[in-house]
Amino acid sequence: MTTAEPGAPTTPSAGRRGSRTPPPVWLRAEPSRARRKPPLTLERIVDTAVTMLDEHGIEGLTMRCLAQQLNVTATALYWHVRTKDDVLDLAVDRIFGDVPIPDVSDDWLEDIRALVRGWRGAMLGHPWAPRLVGRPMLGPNVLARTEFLQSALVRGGCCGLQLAVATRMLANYVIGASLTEATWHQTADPDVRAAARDHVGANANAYPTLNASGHLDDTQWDDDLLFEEGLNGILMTAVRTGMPE
Amino acid sequence: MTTAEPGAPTTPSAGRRGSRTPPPVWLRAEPSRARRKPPLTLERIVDTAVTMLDEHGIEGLTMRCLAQQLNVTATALYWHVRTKDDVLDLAVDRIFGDVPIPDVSDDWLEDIRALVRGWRGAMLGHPWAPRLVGRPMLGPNVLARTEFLQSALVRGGCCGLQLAVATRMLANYVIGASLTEATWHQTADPDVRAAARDHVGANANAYPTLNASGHLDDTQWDDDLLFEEGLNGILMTAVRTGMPE
DNA sequence: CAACTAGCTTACCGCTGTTAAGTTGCCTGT
DNA sequence: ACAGGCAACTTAACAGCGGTAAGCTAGTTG
Repeated sequence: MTTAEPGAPTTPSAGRRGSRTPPPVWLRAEPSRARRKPPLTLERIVDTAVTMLDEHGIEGLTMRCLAQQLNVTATALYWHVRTKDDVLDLAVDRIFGDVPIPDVSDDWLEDIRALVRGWRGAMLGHPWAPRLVGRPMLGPNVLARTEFLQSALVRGGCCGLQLAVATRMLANYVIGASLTEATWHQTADPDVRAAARDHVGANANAYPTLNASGHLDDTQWDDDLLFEEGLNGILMTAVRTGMPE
Repeated sequence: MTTAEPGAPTTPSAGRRGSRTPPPVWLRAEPSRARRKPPLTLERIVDTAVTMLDEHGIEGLTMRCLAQQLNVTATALYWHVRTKDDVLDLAVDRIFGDVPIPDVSDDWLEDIRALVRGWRGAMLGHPWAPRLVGRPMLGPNVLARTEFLQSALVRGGCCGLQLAVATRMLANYVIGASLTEATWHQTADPDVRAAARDHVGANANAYPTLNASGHLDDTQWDDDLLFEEGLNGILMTAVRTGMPE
């Protein structure tokens, strides 16, 4: 799959004009320019990068593999992109575009819940993404979601310090949750998980509470439930301090 | 600084025994074995790694530089460590050892505050650390802090679902806060920050709330204050749902 | 004194991100 | 109609990376 694709001519100069069996003109979609393979664009690069990140993880993405997937040499990418980090930044913002921005409703709390759920869902759907949050997230999709979140808080009556606090609480909570959950899920090897549980179990005297609560036990509580409960707690804080209504 | 160190002989066989000005025997600490350069140990490797990470950031740490700092070839490290990731994991757990575990007091809320403050402080003191949270954190130092945190919650009356929720809320919050703050601080270039503000300011119609609230304005609110307020909010949730006392 | 081995070194591998210098083909001005 | 220019890509190459295999060496042990 990733090896040489026979359909792509490695010597593009051959067979261009002197092609045998010239197809009737009306069968070619466009006569002069656009019948060639789809041109390399930033969008296509980022799309392919996201796909490859989904399939092979964060260290499975190299500029050469990415280029090969696009039937292009690696250096061609650098015409559209300055560094690999640019690709990663664009990929992160791209998947944020999949986070649905709810329609503004009367229930600002539910609006926030919907957005934050989608946020977490996008991150868990692309488990490589949370690890890339450690770079400035200033893409338009990220900013648009943050804008919606904060505007919903304003609708709820938050302002000033309370608004800043609530915004950060929500963002930090969803980022932390996505990161930890994705990390744990990415540890796909059940042996590693079992070893972790066993290690804590073996040192039960050092970690009595963790043991009793089953902190590393996946089957104990549902992640979605825990996230939702925590989200409710944060939102109640926002309600109380923001607008006592 | 990173280039050849003149004091370190590159040919260790020369000048070992045939040293001029032989020091009096009683000045050498130990006669036979340990007078050699301190042996390479896991502890020394991790210590040096943390120092280099602090100085040169996460991509400034390479196995070769790390080895050179220890007056050793790169491959020597692989006798003590399996991969570079091992070094990073150990480095993260190492700095968690600097997070002070408070003495158990009557005020479990204040105990949690103290631990979480120290947690965040350690992360911000080593801004490379939050980005490495995206690996399973199962080191003894990390587990010990988590144990203390959860045991404090139990002392506060949390149990069952509430305990799991509160634990995750706290962990997620401090992880998210550390990550975002470290990210922003690491964007040391004030031009980049200014550009970010300007970009949001220029698209004021797209991001009206972010603009009005000064979400990207560092001078607007103190990070410590925002963190503390958010922490109080989370703890109040824990108090309400855990033990209504 | 010979054998063994922990602990390090030398040599090397394939791969990485990235730059510099061509090359090709379409578009435009005249 | 044709020269020139430029966008978009290729070929070639570089230094450096993490990691492996094999060789050496000094200290310990039988």
